[in-house]
Amino acid sequence: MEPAVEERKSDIFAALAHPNRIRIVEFIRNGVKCNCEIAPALDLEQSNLSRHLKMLVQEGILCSWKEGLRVNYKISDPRVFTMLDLAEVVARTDSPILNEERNALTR
Amino acid sequence: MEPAVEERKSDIFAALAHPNRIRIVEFIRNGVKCNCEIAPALDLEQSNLSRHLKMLVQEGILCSWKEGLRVNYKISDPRVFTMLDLAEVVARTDSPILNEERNALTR
DNA sequence: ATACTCTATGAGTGATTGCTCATATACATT
DNA sequence: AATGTATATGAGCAATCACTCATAGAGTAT
Repeated sequence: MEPAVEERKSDIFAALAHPNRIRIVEFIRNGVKCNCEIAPALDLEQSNLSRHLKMLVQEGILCSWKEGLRVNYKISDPRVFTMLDLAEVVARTDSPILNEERNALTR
Repeated sequence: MEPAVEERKSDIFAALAHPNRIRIVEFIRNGVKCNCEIAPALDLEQSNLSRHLKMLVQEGILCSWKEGLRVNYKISDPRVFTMLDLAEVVARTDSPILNEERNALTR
């Protein structure tokens, strides 16, 4: 595997490595949303949201298109949801305590 | 969903949001490895690797146990591999150009 | 053209990250 | 006890990140 692949992969993870970007993606989960709907719903400052959205688009998590003044966003690949769901499961099941128990079993 | 959940999820992604940590996890994919095996294989400085491993353990991606002088590591949840594989697919399929094509279709 | 609305971006800030060197700690061997 | 080996951590540094304020740009409506 050439070095560039790990970077592309880590960039995908980096795009999702912020609670507000997780919230944004979850909010768009059920349909197309525009910037001006997301900001009040998630209580995010306009320019801040704009930059988060830009990052998500650049990494291919979201895709966007203009519609008059608005910019609409939708998820570009539903497999992102699988990643989110897996992260939740992994986050739930793994804790230092469980970790030690697991180690005790495999030692 | 309480706010803490998004943070736990984004922390999982943050743990994988670095090319060297991707390489570490991929390297351990096929079995238990210790610090002193990983460092030369991936050409990582000892203290740097130690910190990366610590982060991966803290987030529950890896679990670790001592064996004499060595510290062994293994993947604590195989679903992490699914996340890695999905990230690769998403990284492959999504590009600004494809993005525009997709937008054109859904507009 | 003017005013209005929505989004993007430059500039500045404080916080965090990734790295390295040096040193400390933990365990093993003699 | 003294030496050697593997890992962890403190300190310091440059780079990046997340955020905010102010402003620019793009489109709409009058």
